[in-house]
Amino acid sequence: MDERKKIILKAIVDDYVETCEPVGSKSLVKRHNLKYSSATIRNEMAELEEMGYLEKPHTSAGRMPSDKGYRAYVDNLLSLPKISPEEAAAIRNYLTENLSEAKEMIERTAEYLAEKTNYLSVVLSPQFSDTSLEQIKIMMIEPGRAIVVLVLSPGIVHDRLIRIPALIEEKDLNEIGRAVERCLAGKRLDDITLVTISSAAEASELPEALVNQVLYEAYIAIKQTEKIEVYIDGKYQLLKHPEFRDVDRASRFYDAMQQEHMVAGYMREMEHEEEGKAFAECEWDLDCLEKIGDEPSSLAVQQKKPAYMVRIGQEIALNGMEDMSFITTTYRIGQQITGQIGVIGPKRMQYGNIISQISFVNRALSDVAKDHYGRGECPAPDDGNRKRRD
Amino acid sequence: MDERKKIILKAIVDDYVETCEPVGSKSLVKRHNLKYSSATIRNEMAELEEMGYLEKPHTSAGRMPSDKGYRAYVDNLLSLPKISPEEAAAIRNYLTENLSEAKEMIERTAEYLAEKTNYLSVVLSPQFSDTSLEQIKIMMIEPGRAIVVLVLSPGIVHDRLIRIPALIEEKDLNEIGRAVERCLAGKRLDDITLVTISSAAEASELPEALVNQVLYEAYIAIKQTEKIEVYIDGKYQLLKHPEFRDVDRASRFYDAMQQEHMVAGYMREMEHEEEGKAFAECEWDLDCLEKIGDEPSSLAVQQKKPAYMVRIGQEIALNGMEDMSFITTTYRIGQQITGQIGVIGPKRMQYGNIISQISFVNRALSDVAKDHYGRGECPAPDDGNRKRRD
DNA sequence: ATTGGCACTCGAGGCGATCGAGTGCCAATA
DNA sequence: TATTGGCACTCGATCGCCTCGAGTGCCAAT
Repeated sequence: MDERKKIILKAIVDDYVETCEPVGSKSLVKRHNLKYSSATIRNEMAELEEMGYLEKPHTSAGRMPSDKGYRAYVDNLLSLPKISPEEAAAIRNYLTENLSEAKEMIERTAEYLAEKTNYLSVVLSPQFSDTSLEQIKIMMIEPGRAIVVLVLSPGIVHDRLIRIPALIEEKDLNEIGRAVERCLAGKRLDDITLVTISSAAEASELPEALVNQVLYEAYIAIKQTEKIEVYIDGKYQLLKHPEFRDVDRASRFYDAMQQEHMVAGYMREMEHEEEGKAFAECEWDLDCLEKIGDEPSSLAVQQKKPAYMVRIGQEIALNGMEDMSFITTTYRIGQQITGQIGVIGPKRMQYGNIISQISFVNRALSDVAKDHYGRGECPAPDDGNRKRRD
Repeated sequence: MDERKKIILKAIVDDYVETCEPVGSKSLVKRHNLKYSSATIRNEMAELEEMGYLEKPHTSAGRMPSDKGYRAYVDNLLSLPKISPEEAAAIRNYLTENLSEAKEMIERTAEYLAEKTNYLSVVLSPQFSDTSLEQIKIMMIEPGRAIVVLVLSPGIVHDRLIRIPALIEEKDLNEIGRAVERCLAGKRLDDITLVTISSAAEASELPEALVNQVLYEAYIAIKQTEKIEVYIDGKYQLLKHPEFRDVDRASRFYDAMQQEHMVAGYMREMEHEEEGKAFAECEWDLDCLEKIGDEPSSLAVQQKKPAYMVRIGQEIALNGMEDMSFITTTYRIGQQITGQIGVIGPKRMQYGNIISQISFVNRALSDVAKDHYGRGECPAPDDGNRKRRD
């Protein structure tokens, strides 16, 4: 594909993305001050169509990009706008201000992206299955109730309230707790099963049934930690885009989105997708991100190759998403723990913009998450005049 | 309003709710086998229109109910379908099966209602501000981290991870914890302020700054407990209703819904709305609910007068909701703790159906919530083959 | 008080003409 | 040989016009 074709393709995609209307040769020349006549452009467009990059809704209409056209655009023709320092500061602030739970950070990531992009955002909570258990404590609250606290390897703490048989006394519970810790400490969460944990039962002199009840609850607490949560925001914003003028189409898409676990599963798969596929897995454009942060990010250095993935139209292996594009990226907490961030929008999407946004949000979240999930700094005491959200 | 007018009004509302099209005199006679001619009906309809119960989109069209018409229908003409025993069992099951957190119960309530009604559901988590604090414990996890556990008066447990200065040792922390408990135990959550809690600082010999940090975190944990969460489900289902063919209208409504705190605030206000207003605040139709549950609900006896409220169209004091109807009801955990359940749909709503559903869901949640929030029974150990949701 | 009948209204839907932005192709041109 | 101007053609969108039918209001007859 020669240079001129590239320019024309880019121009067409840009225009189409903006207007959502098939673009014709004449208007293209005018809008972009091309130094060729519309006839020339017409010839080129005809060739581009033959090559599969463009399509026409009907004979006498302008051209619009095909999936392949978008793909070429995303792979080769994209320019990524830079994120301004103000924006960079704004998002960090947004993610952490008055933060009360680590989870909430994920939720806010989704919120921020949805608002910023005007598309739909999906953020998955981090996957802890690969992480190993440093400590597990079971602490009595009152007869019949206790709390299980897990500390995962990079200092991530999870806890869960459990019910226990009311007969169990504090010292017995502590005994059980120690036994559980002995038998689980250092194990990967994923490797812990009901069988593993039940070997802790021997330690106690209590009736086995009682002990098992506690072990079972502890087990659930552990499995709960592995559960991936899905945060979706901006669903209905899509309605504002012209491709959703057709309510039925919107409705079909929403039905597909309803199956959050499918979407989540798909996103996780994308993470493990091998490189070198025909999908855009581009190296982070350091140029676009380097000078933005306040200070150089240690994480950005660690993760040599933060990547985003773009799936366009038919490439998305989810029913009901054939008309959409899906951009995903993987954030990291420390080295091993990962989670996904995604944006879904119509194929006619502002790819450059969204990729910049999602990439930067990724970095911000990765930076900030470690502090809030793991053994980060103590938050400033902040003399009490924080606003409470309710 | 004489009997015949009532019958006609009811028939019109029923038809209009079903078809979403203005109903004419002739088709009304046919569909309902009325024993009057269409001319008579026409006269009656003209009078009903003059009285304000009906309106016409244009001169030669059929009639549709006005807000006032719906109001009369809801207040006087409604018949509440009974909930079948199967359904009753199904919902209890849905709410509690494999339940892992109390919160999730609220979420599921929203899910269930949305799915069942095909409208939008809003459920607020219970409001604990009125409740008093039985216990508060601060327990060390590792240097720099601790957990705050609150027990509220009917045995409701909340907890929150906090960061503490890494210098503080376990025994000092315990000391502080005891001091906090002494100074807060028995107080209403609402009455606890930063000032109240800071009086616990004297007890310790540690530097005041360190202690204050802990107290502040404990304070946040308490305030966190009071935070009301809003669960909304079925948002996009509304798109399937013909009144939302117009995407802009849908979009406007969704913009309004985006302000969840407004909606939540409005729902809470409705709870405190005095009786005797012009709004439907009807006594629970015991007839419709009595024979359904498996066993008589102790709560149903306690709460003499579970009520639902219906706001129609302009009655809703929220921007962008002028075309909707909003049905709310208050669930209870024990005597004092309350939360809200609501359904929002087009004015052309299946009032009878929805009111039955929401009322029953209310009862189911009230019944079940106490066990899961408070000192309920231990859940069955359930031999480990529960399905895990992820 | 009820009814049949009649003139009238108005939105929906089908038809045809017009308009305009687009295309493909070809012969002329630099 | 690549580019361009010109021309005939296509097709969706829009507008006006007509008809159809389900509705109404009103009046005189029962």
